[in-house]
Amino acid sequence: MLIAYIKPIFQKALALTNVQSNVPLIFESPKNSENGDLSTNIAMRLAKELKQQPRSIAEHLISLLEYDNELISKVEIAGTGFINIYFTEKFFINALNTIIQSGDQYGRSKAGKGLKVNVEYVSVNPTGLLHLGHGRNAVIGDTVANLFEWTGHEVTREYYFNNAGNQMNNLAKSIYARYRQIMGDQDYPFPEDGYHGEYIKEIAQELYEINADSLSDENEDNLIQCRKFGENWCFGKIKATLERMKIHQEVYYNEDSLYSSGKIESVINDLRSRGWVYEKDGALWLALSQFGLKDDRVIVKSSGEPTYRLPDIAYHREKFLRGFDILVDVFGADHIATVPDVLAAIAALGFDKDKVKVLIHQFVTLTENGEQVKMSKRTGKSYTLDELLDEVGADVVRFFLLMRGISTHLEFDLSLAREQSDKNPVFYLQYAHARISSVFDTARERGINYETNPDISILSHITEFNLIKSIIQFPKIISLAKDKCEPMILADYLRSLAADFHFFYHECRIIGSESALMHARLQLALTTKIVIKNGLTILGISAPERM
RNA sequence: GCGCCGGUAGCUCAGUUGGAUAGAGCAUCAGCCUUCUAAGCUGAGGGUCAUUGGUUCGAGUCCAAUCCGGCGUACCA
Repeated sequence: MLIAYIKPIFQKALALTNVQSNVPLIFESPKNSENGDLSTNIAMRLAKELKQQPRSIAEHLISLLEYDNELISKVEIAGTGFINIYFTEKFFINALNTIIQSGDQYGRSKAGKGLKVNVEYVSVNPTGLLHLGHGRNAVIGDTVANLFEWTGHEVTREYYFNNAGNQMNNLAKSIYARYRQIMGDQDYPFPEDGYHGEYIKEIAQELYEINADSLSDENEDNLIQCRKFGENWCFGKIKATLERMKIHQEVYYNEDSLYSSGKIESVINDLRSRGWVYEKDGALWLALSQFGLKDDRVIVKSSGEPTYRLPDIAYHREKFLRGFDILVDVFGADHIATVPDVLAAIAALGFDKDKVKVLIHQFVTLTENGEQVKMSKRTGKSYTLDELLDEVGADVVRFFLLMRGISTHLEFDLSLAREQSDKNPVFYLQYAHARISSVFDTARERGINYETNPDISILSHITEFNLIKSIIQFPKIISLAKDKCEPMILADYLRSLAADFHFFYHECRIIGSESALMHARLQLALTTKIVIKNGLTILGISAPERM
């Protein structure tokens, strides 16, 4: 909002100097508020090109600025050549008034112009339960999808899965072995690379309760029964867990359909006709080295089966053909190897690979009292997401998984997450929201008629203006978080906004102040409440009225 | 070996296309509730930004090398 006002003024002044330069005009908010509301280093950056002193360039530039004295109080040179801009209280009051007009839609924009975005996340095959790492993937994908929605994109949330192939047979064999063991066949061998989790026993138990001994013959049909039952069981659990995390995906894309609909074949033909594949040792190779990659890779094995790369390529091609303008993939760090291959292949097929945004998040470790938690009694593997949700709830899980940057290793502190107190950062945000609600409850109890459009120009306290300055950043923060696909930016902002509110609340009485001032402050509180609520909604976290 | 991610306060992490005195939470210590929710607020201490060199008006940020940690590196998915 500040930049939108000041930038054209500087551009106009720069034009008057007749300086032709590629140096970008950048404004930033100084860390120290004594250095103004905005600052630009343009004079320093021009100094080299113009071979003049930064300060004299700055001086000249400032003399050419034409601005409204009612909105900007001063523009001055500081340090070695920064130009610092100070806005007036009136400017901020005007800005707040504009925000009030947009009501609870504040923060939404149409910047995306309805571009179609596909966000693919979770994408776990139905062979097991979700654990903490999947949770991070899920929450990042969901929040990024929300960010695209709030910035005016048309978003499809998609889950890509494979219920065919070896891993599913493996699941079937694992279930079957447990089933036989339940039947009393204690020594029935468990497959060597089977799924060892306790949940397999649960599945087998349920299967047994339904079918009793009727599946005892070790034949193809009975294995298929096990597979089907296991798939449904796992998918049911996965979806239920996602539901608890408030995650709803509208498209479940089955990898198998790529084969049955001939899309695998068609991508091979496409690559072949463009000359990017060749045969060697009985296998089909993709000539990735022609795209600057180190090695060529096999896409169809000599056995005739495709490697995992091929369906991945076909799937991405398919997403483009379905008409998406932007593809977002959310992967864990262990999937990184396939990314360059797929992107290169997509480019080879004539699509713009810059439209694919691959978000790779690092791993999550769970700690308790400073020690790593590895084992869980239930699964024998790692804490499941469900167990975590049981313990601390969806709001805490989501926030903890979002409050760190995607590319950094995340330590999930279970002791802190369990803490229902001031130590827990989630409650700090939610408390600010509840506190505002409570002010309005009190107002209602005392029969105060809240004015819908009070005169807010009466506001003058420093904490009031700090809060306003924070509030007007909101759209910029959303847009930044969306551009970088980094939910942490929003989580961080909300924390500092909540802090600004708490400072204000501490310093300024709302109810009990003189009437005009009280109404202005109520309006300020209400606007803050909307921002916190909208911000938490994007993060998928509830904004309680009472705590 | 090669590739990707990371190394910033005791701990967990921010640090906006290179900017002014490197920040937050937790932990530690000292304060603030007869008044709208103390899940709050105020203050203090705490740093070789892994190491070394380079680029420039200016480096936590860019470049190079080295060290440490994580994850990859199949005709497995």
